[in-house]
Amino acid sequence: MATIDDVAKLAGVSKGTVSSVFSKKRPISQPVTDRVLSVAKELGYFPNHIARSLAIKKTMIVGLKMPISKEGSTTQFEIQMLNGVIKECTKHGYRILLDTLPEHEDLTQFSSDPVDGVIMLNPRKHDQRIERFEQMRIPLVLVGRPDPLESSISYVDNDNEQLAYEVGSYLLKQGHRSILFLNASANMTVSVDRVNGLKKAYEEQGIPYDNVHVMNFDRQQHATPMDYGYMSILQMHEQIPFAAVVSDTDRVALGILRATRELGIDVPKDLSIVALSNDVRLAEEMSPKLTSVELSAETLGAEAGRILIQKMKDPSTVEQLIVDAQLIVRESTRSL
Amino acid sequence: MATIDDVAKLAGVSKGTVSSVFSKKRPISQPVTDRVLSVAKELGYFPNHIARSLAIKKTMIVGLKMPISKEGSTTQFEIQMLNGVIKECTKHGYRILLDTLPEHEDLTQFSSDPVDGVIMLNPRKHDQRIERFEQMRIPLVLVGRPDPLESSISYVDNDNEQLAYEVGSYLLKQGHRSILFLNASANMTVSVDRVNGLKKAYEEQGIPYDNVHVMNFDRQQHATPMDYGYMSILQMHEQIPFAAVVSDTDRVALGILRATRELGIDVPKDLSIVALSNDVRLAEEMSPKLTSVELSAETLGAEAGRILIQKMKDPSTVEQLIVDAQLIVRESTRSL
DNA sequence: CCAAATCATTAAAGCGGTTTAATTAAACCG
DNA sequence: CGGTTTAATTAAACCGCTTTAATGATTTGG
Repeated sequence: MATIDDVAKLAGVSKGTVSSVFSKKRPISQPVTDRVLSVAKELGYFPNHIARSLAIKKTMIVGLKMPISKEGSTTQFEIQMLNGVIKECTKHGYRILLDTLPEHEDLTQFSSDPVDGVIMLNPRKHDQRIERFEQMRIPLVLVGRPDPLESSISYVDNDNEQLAYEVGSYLLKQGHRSILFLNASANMTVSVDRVNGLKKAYEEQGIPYDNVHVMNFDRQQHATPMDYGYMSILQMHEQIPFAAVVSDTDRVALGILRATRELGIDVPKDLSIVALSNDVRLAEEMSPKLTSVELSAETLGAEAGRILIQKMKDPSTVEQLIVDAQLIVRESTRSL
Repeated sequence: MATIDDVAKLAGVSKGTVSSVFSKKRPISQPVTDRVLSVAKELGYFPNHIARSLAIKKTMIVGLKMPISKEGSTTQFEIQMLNGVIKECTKHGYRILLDTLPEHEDLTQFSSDPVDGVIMLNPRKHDQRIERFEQMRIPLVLVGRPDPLESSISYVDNDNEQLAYEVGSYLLKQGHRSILFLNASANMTVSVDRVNGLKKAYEEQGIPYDNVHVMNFDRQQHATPMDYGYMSILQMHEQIPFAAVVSDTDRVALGILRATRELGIDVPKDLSIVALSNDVRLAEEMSPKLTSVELSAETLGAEAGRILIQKMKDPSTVEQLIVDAQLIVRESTRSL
């Protein structure tokens, strides 16, 4: 690759001049500009992004820390989130550096990243990385609440407790008492939040919580989310009574529906299903159309991007945003 | 941020020594190593990735050029592909720089990228960028055939013509003559390839091709792929006779199924459906389970990653790989 | 017509690392 | 003990760009 020196030499100017021609930060006379440009084209010269970044301390790249388990692939939630981040960042000229390693393998614990800011998914409890970014003065926005909650850290999140509370209240109002809850993995904070929300709904209506059976997704047992839904129904429908099931995602609901068809269970006559959805379109395409809570993963991503971009402009920015979810009643639930 | 100079000064050594302590490329005595490390921790020093990249001419980052239309979001194909790329690259310590701008807005036409190699989706005819990367000596692997075909360019691709040919042959053997083909967008080369393959199947079996009706996805008309499937069936089932439909993707098939349910058409008794799938799991979860051709988008991505990594080691590497697809007969087709 | 102001250009000093060649210190050996 | 290796460390050059301060050249205006 030709460098700025080559161009400068051949064009008979200083490299400062060549730099100015490309960056247009300083006026250069027309004849000189033309000469430089033609020499550059001749040599196939392109400014080196890395050298430039080093000099101006800016890369126009946003880091996205989105751990993906070795075997598993990205979830629908992550995809939607990513989409939101991409759209928002691209709009402002930023690109995304994907970082899918789990925290403990994170290479960046040994070196800083070539990014102007970072969006980090699902921070863990007392996440070491958060203070590291703080220390390095790299603008950071979390997707998911930091734990412990810290008023100086920007984040976006759903209110998972509230969301489960709404679902619970809705089902209880419809007369459902025995609920099967196919929750997310046990080790996720979102799972805990949801259970709390559901409990709250029961307490508020003065109904004993005993009849709620909570299961957790477990990669060991269930190959896919759909499997999770399918197997759970097959397994539980003989063991315990339930007239409603709350599903982790819409893919899980797909499996639930398969099981009901095989068992001759009619939805929603015999069984009501509510999904905590992250793919509205899929929910609308099932039959019956799925009553679901839209998690707005894309909005979450876009808002994280927006806040980060603002923070990169003004590092003092702090914003903590709860994106609220909405229960959309479709065809898979009915009142008892 | 503390720099290597700060550490060197405070530890009373040269920066070359500090560099060696971190890179371990040269032995440094234990006492010195300890002193440097403790000073580094004290100052919160992390080697600067950009400066390092500039010096060693290596970033351990792979660029992924994956244009996404402004309104539309990533397709399932792209997601799967991305997944494959991520897995393969992560395995070898590379990270992904996502670049979703359409070709004509590509920023990199004005500056080189901080990447060691590039994977580029869906190259256009006579794609300017290909020679630019060549010129810059940046290893490049395409996903999708270059046009014109060039023996020096590495790429991975499906054989879309072959694939459509197989689907056509299969349907014809099952006795199907009138086929509705819900193809991809008209402007995609894959659409053309598929039609050619289908035609070939007809010709080979000496059956007139007149009874094949080809439609194309069009963002203007169809909000979602599912809409495309749904609307097309509603619209065409009165106008022309067909006992089989070939669907662009499994999401389109979802829409087709919705239409058949509404119209009281039984699948596969009254109508056979074959999908060109990029999400096997979805295909298996529908009812009836979808007969489909697995496009192996993830394999495509992983192979592209593998070839690129090899090419970054040995720039003389050239590999052109056709990932073959497989027709999996499930429940949505039957013999007439 | 000369001093002042304006404009285009340049030389050199960064940006924060790596690496080569030279230097010093320590170890070895007959 | 002097000479030779070997090991550890350093000074300085370099990676390719930006930017500041200085320098000439040109224009302006009183």
